Amino acid sequence: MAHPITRAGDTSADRREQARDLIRDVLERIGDKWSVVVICQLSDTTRRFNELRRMSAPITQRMLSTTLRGLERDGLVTRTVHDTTPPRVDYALTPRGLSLLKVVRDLAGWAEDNASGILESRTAFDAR
Amino acid sequence: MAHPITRAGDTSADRREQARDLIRDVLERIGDKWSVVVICQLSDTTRRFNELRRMSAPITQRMLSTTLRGLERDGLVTRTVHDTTPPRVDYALTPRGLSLLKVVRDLAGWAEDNASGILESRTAFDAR
DNA sequence: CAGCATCCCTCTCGATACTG
DNA sequence: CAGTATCGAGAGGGATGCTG
Repeated sequence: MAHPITRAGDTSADRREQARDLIRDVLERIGDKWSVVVICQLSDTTRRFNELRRMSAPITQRMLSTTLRGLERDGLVTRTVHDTTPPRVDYALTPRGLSLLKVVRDLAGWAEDNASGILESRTAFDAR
Repeated sequence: MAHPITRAGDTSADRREQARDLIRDVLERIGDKWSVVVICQLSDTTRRFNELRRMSAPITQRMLSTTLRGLERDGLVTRTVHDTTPPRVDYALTPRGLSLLKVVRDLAGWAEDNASGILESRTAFDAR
């Protein structure tokens, strides 16, 4: 089945609304303050907690922890605990997280291409 | 110039941090509760205020107004006032808004493709 | 019709301190 | 090293009422 969340009996309006909620759901995941940052730091390799913390500065410990939980919950990153002293925990992107990274990079590309134009528009708008 | 926001003298770390802030900036625009919904409603044609309101239900008047202001400020939609009685205002996507729509559709596609998997991951995670 | 003004509440996020 | 616990400020957003 192509779109398992649609159900028989849905009107087309229902389906449009479901699609909207779906996009919003994903946007809430990557639209928070730190998720995309963390995903990008994991783009090429596995990283440890404090390594991510440094690379994602000025993220706080609490927010990195919270963000990683959320990403893990959605199956976007894996959390691997090595039972050593001192403790060591590795984080890495799952295949799903990697596929999201691609989309995020498109978004980043659009952002770069349009950043100066957007800033100009804002300045012009605020001048009125 | 390909990337006008980078400045001479930036370290590569500076540039990475700028790129991150840039993506976050865009995500704050489309990551709010209604922007993407409104953009999608304008995908094929010009629409009037209350038309958008009905199509984007259950958006409130206040939030539609706020959202449209934000999109207009960033040069993503145009606002055209027709001086008639009763008053009539048309909203439409700009070329920039249209280019964003393409990216948003990719995101929506990813969301659809991964929705069921994400929901499964969440259920499994929460079961622990 | 197309809004703006006001009130209020929730939820995110940051700061700080503490732990196995 | 890799977190958790608690507190508080602030922004986002909903409900309602009013206006040109």
